[in-house]
Amino acid sequence: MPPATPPSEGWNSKPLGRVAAPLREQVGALLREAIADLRLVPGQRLVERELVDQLGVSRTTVREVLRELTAEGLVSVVPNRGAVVTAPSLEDARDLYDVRASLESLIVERFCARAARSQVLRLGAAVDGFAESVAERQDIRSVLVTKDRIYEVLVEGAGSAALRQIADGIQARVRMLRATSMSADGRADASVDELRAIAAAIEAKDAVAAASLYRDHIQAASVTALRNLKQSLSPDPPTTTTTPTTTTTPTTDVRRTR
Amino acid sequence: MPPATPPSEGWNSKPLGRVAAPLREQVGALLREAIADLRLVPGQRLVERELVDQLGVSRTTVREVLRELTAEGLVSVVPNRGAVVTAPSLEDARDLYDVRASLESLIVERFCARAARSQVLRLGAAVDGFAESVAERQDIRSVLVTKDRIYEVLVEGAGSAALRQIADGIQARVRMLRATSMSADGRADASVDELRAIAAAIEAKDAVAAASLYRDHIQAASVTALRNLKQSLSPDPPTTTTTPTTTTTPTTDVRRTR
DNA sequence: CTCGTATGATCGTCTGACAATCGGTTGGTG
DNA sequence: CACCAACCGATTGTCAGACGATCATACGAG
Repeated sequence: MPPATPPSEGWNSKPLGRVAAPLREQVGALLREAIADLRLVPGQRLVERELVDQLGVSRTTVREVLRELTAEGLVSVVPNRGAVVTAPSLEDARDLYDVRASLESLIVERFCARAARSQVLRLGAAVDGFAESVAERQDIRSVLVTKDRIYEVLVEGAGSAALRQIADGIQARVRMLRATSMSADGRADASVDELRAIAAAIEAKDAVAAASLYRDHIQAASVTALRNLKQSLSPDPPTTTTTPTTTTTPTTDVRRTR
Repeated sequence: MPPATPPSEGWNSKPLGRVAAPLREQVGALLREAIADLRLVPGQRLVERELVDQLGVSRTTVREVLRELTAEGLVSVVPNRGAVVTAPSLEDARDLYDVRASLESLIVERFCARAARSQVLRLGAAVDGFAESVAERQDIRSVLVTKDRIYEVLVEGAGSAALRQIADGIQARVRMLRATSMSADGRADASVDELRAIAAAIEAKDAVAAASLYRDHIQAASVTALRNLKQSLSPDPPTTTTTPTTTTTPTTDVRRTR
């Protein structure tokens, strides 16, 4: 696996205005986001001191956030060595997808059982939005955003705080893998068809079918994601890590004005 | 729901020798355990200062542990008000059990597929041990310990770090509910039969049947647990909270000798 | 060339401090 | 006597600085 020490700067860019919310939540959100879309690559070390400098918060805060992320499985800590962005092994990735399949198909069931009419409509709209962004061949990131929207609507309609919290955790961990999966040839188009079928099943109030289809959907995503992941793990020479350029840090300061 | 402020002391008793491990892990383990077996009751406030005094560690450490527990869903924080032991609503509990059913039946499948012969044997032994402790009408706590042993063997045999981490999280959250479920009349005996059947299915390498049986098993546990929980939530007069006696703090000092 | 040690980078933990905020208490007022 | 407002205490959120422990690595001795 890649120790990946080089890209330790340049991932931080968003100004992020001073909100009146617990500072550590902002920091947490920032890091989660950065990990999700690979501005912080798996295996990269997260040195407390550097984070302190780059984020403009105290070590106390950084460390607390790091604990949260650790519990969420987004970062792993080597005792006395510090935190690194979790680099899921092939097996881990497989398990993650399996868990996600179980969990989210459960969410789909709940959605069928509890979602209001308006939410079903919103689901349809979300699927359309996804189909559109795929059809337009937009860049991967924005495609993923529309995909997230679908997930969002589903979780919303399932109407369960506990379920949401757990599913969000898994989702966060899978997100970094998704980027590779969705960019595979034809996968996005296939996704659209599958999601259309799922939406139809939900529309027809067929919870069992919907859940089953959803499971298959994730299974399919899993296959291509794992294929890509395997590919990007074995050959070391063709560097798969992104942004090795050591740009100067923008020094985004999250601290609110006092 | 019970604000439950009274029992803020007297839950800490274990001497817990000075191990050479990250302090916060010891503290974390201690608190998790205390929450699991209701020495810290749901709804109870966890005031930083008090924890500092009772555990003999600095606020830094306490706060970091609190963040971990929060991410694990064992405690909830009200901004500016502090942490309280999470008191799952009825819906939360139901969801938790559903998730657990999905997740652990997945673990059972994995166990069937990957467990070594020796692990299957260990599973049988664990089930026997559970049956025995139930037959002997031992107190609930030790019954739960043998039950945990079964879970432990299953997770072990499934051989997946990622799966384990996620399942452990759910398990921890359900643990506090389990105590009420297992103490219900006849539930323990029924459990034994169900687990025997599951073990048999696993022995026969019938992954599908085993997973399905396990799902049913948890479903059954869920039903009685929820029934009891509902009962203990609605009637406020018969105080269900444990140890309202404000005993003097034993002041267990976790700090290692320096 | 190998091995033990010096050195540096980081983490783990502690202490003390201070502002911000929430909840309840107190005291004034109609 | 009821009600509202200002006040005060308890607690959290965040920061700064310090120091020992530990691991990795570079370096010099043998």
